[in-house]
Amino acid sequence: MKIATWNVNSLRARADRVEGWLLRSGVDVLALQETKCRDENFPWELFERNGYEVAHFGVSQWNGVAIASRVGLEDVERTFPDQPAFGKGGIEAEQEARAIGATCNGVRVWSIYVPNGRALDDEHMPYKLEWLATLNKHASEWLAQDPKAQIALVGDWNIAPLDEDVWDIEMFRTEGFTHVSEPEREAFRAFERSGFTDAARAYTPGPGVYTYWDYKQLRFPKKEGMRIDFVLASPALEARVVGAHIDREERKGKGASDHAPVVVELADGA
DNA sequence: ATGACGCATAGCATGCGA
Repeated sequence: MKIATWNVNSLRARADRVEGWLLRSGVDVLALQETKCRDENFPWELFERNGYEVAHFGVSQWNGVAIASRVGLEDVERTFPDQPAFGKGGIEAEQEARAIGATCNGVRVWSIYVPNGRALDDEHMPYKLEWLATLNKHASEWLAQDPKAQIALVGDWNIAPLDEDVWDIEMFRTEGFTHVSEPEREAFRAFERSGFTDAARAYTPGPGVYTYWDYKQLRFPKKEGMRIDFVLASPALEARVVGAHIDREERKGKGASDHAPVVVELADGA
């Protein structure tokens, strides 16, 4: 069984590429982020005509997450419990479409799009950290209730956990960029302390291994990227991991997303 | 070559991304 995660940066703009990759890659479960559409505009038939069930959560042109599966799609949940909402300057907080969960062949999959902190001193940064802390609280509770639970927290985490996960850590530090700050990295490590493992890391060792390259400034051809998309696996799921890769071919050419898909292969099991 | 940002909107400028 293969599980993949991919921030597509608009599903409608990339429908042909996503369909082609879905067929070529042979993944059983595909978690998507940044569909950038509401349910009314979602290309349901793209998945259905290829044998995938699909669940989507999208409320505007921003964010949007989905899970497609050809091995079952049950108990769909939109937003995790107590998911923080972003409210600004007295405006009522809005619940954003950043998390959808479903059970696929015994694996509880969460497709997540972690908020962008924007800047270290921006009010989106505490929102990002609170969002992560709340998800981790629940994830650790799910494992406490069932230590054998097969849980995959997959998506665009908007954090580069290690120095080698960005092309120039000195520049990031000097400029005070987000994604590499200590509070963000600490929020990521908290998931590891809860028992979750970056399932792809061992099969895709760095340095210089990335999942995202900015459209600007020739970042892709210059191999200047960031590793920010992850499959975090619970212990029982991690025990089934037999391979992983980042499909950087999909970043090439006209009409590519700025993120590449991350694929994790699981042994039959349990 | 992979090549100098791209996507959304009831749009023609602006917000967002990381």
